[in-house]
Amino acid sequence: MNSKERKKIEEELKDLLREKGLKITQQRLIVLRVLAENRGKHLTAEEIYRETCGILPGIGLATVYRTIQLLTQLELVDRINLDDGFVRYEIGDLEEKSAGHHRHHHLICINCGKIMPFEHDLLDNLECSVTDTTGFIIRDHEVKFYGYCAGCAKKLKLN
Amino acid sequence: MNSKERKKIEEELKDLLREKGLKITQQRLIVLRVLAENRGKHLTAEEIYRETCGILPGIGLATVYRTIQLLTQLELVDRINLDDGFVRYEIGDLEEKSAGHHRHHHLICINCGKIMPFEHDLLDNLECSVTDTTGFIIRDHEVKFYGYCAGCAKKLKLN
DNA sequence: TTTGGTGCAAAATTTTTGCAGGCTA
DNA sequence: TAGCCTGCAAAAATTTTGCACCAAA
Repeated sequence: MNSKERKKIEEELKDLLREKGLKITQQRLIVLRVLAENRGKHLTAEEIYRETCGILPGIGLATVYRTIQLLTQLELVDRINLDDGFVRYEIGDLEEKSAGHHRHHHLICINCGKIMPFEHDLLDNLECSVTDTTGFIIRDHEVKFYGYCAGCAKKLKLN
Repeated sequence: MNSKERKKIEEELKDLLREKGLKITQQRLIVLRVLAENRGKHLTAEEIYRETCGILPGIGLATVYRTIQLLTQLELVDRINLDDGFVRYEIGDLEEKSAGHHRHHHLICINCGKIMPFEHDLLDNLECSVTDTTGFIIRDHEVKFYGYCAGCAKKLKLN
């Protein structure tokens, strides 16, 4: 994420905080910045904490937890669970959001652990079809595919 | 799940245990039975423990955890994470498995909390398309749709 | 009899909460 | 200044592990 995008999401956070009568604090800006600088890395709470410590030594782990929770509620950050025992967090995409899409999806390599995002139009069809057959109105989704990434598939001669 | 199906999955477990030189114990059969009797209920470890206590008082929580882990490894049980802070477990479907499908998907109502399973062919198309474009070879998947079930949608006049 | 399994309790992990003091608006 | 926010430490909650005893094969 470049500095212009970072600035934009920072303004977004400030606006949201003001709107709700909450305070703009160093800690909140720093946690957001760490997530912005690590887009696509899927950090755990502990990892976010370690990063923020480098910027603001003395910040408390509890504050990090509280801030992550807040950012998730404000829909600036997505919570991801890769079933490896850790809850992970990733900054949302403003473009994606304004285009009406919700969170993107993940390909998780069960050999090397690499996590790749992907977007797909076919999912829209799937959603329509689900609503048609069940009457269920979809607001958000989470899709995870577990398997072998192209590199590992080649190495393991799976194709 | 009827008694014939329960018997079948119990035999499946016994075969798998023998195959691996593991022992067939009361505890293992009981945990499997509890999961079989609560198909579609998505029980937490604690809930499974409470149920097993009714059948075999004195069973240890640690044993329940160890057994769930074993059953998951044997692919008789699926682990589900609904992001509500609990890891849940559900018995797998032998038919589904032998038909080459992997675990099914969940519609989660964000109003009443109801969880509905669904199967869909469109997902196969999606998988093929993902593999074609990225080279990622899919072995398993997990799909969750969050939204409003038909009942809640009606009540809330969302449609 | 041998080996793996169980129950218990303690430990390890991750996350939340209470509270006194500090900072934002 | 008023009230929200923070850091710290303790507590909670969930899951794992060590160990002595027990049970299946």
